[in-house]
Parts: sequence; structure tokens; C-alpha cells
Amino acid sequence: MGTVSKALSLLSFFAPDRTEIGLSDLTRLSGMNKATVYRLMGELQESGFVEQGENDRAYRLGPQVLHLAALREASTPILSVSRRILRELSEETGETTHVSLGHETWVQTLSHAYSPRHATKVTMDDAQTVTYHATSSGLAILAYADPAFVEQVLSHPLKMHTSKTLVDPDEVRAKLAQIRETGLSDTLGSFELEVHSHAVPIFGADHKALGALAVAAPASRMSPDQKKTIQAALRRAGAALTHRIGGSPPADYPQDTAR
Amino acid sequence: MGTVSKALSLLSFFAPDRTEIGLSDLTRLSGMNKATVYRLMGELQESGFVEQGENDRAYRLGPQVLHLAALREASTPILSVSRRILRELSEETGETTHVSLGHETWVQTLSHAYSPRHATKVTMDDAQTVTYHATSSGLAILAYADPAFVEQVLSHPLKMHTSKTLVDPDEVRAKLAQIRETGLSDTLGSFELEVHSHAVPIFGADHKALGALAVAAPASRMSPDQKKTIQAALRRAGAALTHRIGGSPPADYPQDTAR
DNA sequence: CGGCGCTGGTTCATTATTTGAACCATTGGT
DNA sequence: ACCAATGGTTCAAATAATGAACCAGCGCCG
Repeated sequence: MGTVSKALSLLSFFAPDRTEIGLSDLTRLSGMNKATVYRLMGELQESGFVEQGENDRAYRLGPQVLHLAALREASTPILSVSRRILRELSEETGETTHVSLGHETWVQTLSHAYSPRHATKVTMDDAQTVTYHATSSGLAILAYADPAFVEQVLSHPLKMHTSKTLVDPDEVRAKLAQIRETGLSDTLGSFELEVHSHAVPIFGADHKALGALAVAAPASRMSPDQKKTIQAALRRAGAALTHRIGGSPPADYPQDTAR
Repeated sequence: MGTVSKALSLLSFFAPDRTEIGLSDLTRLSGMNKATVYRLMGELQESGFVEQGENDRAYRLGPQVLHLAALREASTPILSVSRRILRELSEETGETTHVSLGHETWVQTLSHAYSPRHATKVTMDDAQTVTYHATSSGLAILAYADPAFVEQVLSHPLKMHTSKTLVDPDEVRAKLAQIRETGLSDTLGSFELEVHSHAVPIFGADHKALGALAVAAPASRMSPDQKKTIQAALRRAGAALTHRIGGSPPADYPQDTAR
């Protein structure tokens, strides 16, 4: 692992519930030498990727990340485009919706929207990191990802989040085949019990899935009618989002009109 | 300069008008050795900071920057909060508005909003990089920044963007003193001729300016009445934004109600 | 008080990584 | 068939990263 990767890996210890990290904490979390962490963080700070608090000297993410994100949005406006689509999708389905991006080894939630229709709803954070095999979004991405990438993900041990999580690679592969038949992914309680989640992949210009759009609902509310509504709305919203970011589905992707 | 800083500096060559950069271009832009650039970009790619196009193999910013930005927003929600404030400010003033963040050596535009009221308006890009001394936003930030930081910025030669740009450090210092009297910054044609821009600083929890909120209008439309409207609206919006991100102005910052 | 345990920060000889000139393989244009 | 680009690779030499030990400061507790 090169020095740059080490420095960047330090950034991955920031999470929604840990937005500030002190030097000692960071050395413990990373397992690196304190001097190393200190110097690396110093460089990250010079470049504006992190900044240090005045009083406790804890590190937090810096303004440079916003700059880069704004830049990325200028070329591939997935965030700004998805915001409106999420809002509409939440209104239409009456449930919580979110977009996620596929990463090397995990899936990250980017943005979400709630519906005011029901008092009980699935709540979430932005910038959450979840696994591929246990979420409908992750499975939707895998179903339309590079086969080599799928095998790489499945080669690691699969964490059992709940009693319903698929942890056998073969079961996951079967699930992916099933998803490819309909173009829709759904999981019932495999990441959190009592949550029934549907997802569709979002495609980039290279016809590969780069992320997913999902609807998460309490399992108790999932009637056959509700399920049909969600699936239809998701198909439309997914196609719209893929189109708006300049992507296109692969030739074998099931059409909206199908089934 | 350490290896990490070098790698991160490569990211700074991405700009709104250059969202994809090939290996050779990047080598030329950075002045580094091609092998070095290749390896550094490889590491950045592994961490998801950049990704490579399938066909031309050009690099573009990757999804990881969105993840980090979402994380930063979770702790200091300047972007999401400013969006609404910008929209309201644009409606109220009828002009183009934007937020910028102060950086080590430059100021970056983060987000903007237009007003539909007039056909002619100042247009802008998000993620633009501008100078401190030539923009109302930059001057507003400097006026409430660390004195040592101000001197550091003024120690570099000041670029003359237009015939009206302040390039004498003493003139800039005088301007900063003037800004501190009112809490408001304004420039007429110092970055682009014919643009009259007003700005107020945005404060962090440490009572120091971390960014600025600005209204940019065509100079031809700037009547005394319009100026008064803009200044009043800016004061209110700035105070609201500072408050919403958990910041607070220094004790000597002129009150909204004053003058 | 005075020592303990923590924090962030620093040093410097040892070690491992980065560096860059030259190289190869492809591609597209003339 | 050539030339000039492109992205990608190699390996000895040079340079940068490393980590154990070390300060200094703070809050706590008996």
C-alpha cells in the first residue's frame, strides 16, 4: 500500500457518527504509527481535505471535499438530479427513498427523501456505508456489474446482518440471476429486520451499474398493491435518473413496459 | 512537498471546463514525471477519488468525493442550508447570488442561484476558483480572517483581472478596514468589468470567516435603492446562514440593525 | 501538592518507497 | 509506411517515509 493510499484511507474513518477524530483516536483506528498519522494528516490539512478544531485540535473533513464534489457534480450531476427524483418518488410511493453509489468494497448512501404520508417510516442517514450482499441497492448494482467484480465482492466473508441475510455466495449468485430477469431487486429484512426494500440499478455511459435507487418501507405495510405501485414507480424513476446523468442501460435490461 | 500533497495537487487540475484529463495532459499540467503521475493517479483511483473512462482512459473525479462531501455536510451543512438561502436571496434581490468558501490561496464558489426577474444577469459556474483580492466575497472573508493569513495572501503578487482590480497590498488593507466598519463588502468591476458585487462573511464556530455570501448584479442596474435592498437582504441572509451552520460572528461584527 | 495517564507534537537513524530516463505497444493521422 | 501522439512499464539511484522514544501540557484524583 502506497503512502497516498494510506493517507486517503485515514479519511475513511470519518462517518456520520464520527465527524471529528483526534490524533490518538486516529492512530488507534488506523493501527498506524502516531508520527505517520500526524504527518499524513498534516498533508491532508495543507490540501484542505481536513481541518483542525481550534480548541481540541480534532480533525474534521475540510472544504476541499465540497469543492471536488461540486466539480464532479458539474460533469455527472447525479446528486442534484437525484434530489428531485427522490422527492417525487417518495411522494408517489409514500415511503422513504434513497440513492446509493457502488464502491470498491461497499455501497454508500448519498441522499435520501422521506414521505410525510405515514408516521412510521424507515429513517436513514446520508453517507451511510452498507454492504453489497445485504441490501437491495447493493444487489441491484451487483446484478449489473462486471462478473469479475461480483466474484471479488463474494470472495470476502459475507457478514450476517440479520437472520435473513444471504451469506452463502451461491445463494447471492442465484439472487442476482433472479434480479436480472426482472431488472428489479428486493430484500425483506436482510439488512434490517422489518424493512422491505426495493431497488433498481442506475447505469452510467458504459452500460454498467454505478449506483442504485431504492424504496425502503416497513414490512408490515407491504401489500401486493403497494408492491406494484413501488415497482412501477421505481422503474420509471430509475430510467429517468439513468437518462438524466447521461447513462444508458445495457441491451438486455428489461424494459419499463415489460411485465 | 510530500508524496501525498503531490497526489492531491493533481486533483486541483480538474475544473468546470476540464472535467476529464488524460495521463499525458496531466503530466504536462503538473510538470511531474509521467510514471509518477501514473502511479499517483493509480492510487487515487484505488481509493475512488478518480475513475477512468473506458474508451479514452481519461481520468475524472470519482464517487468517493461525493461520499466525503455528504459526510462533511452531515457535520457542517453549509451546502444544503445555503441552497434555500440563496434561492430566497435571489428572489428578494432579483439578482444572481452565490456562496464561496475561503481556501489557502484562493476562494471557491460552491453554489449559486439565479433570479428570473431580469433577462440580463450575471452568470456563473459552481466550483469556480477566484482570487481573494479581486472579489467582494474574497475581501469579505479576508476582512474577518486571521491577520497572519491576510498578510500571507497579500505577500503574493496580486493579479490584475481588470483595470479596476486592487493590486496594491496597502489599498487592499485599507479596503478591508473599510469593510470591517460596515460588515459589508462591495466591489465594482474589480473581477469582471460591469459587475457590481456585494458580499457578507459567513462565520464558523470559531468566530472567523470561513466563507461568504454574495449578490452579483450588472453595474448598470445598481441604483441607490437597489443597493439598499441588496445590502439589507444580504445582512439578513448572512446572519441566517452563519447561525444555521452553528457559527457565530465575532463580538465586533456590526449588527443587522445598525445603520 | 505530586504523580499518573492521557493528550498533541517532535526527533533522527534506519528502512523502504518514490523517482525519472528510457523503453514498449497502440492508435490515428498524413 | 511513417510520424507523433497516446497510455503504460522498467529498474538502479535518490529521496522520502517510518517508528521507537522523547517532550510538554492538561485534567484528574488521592
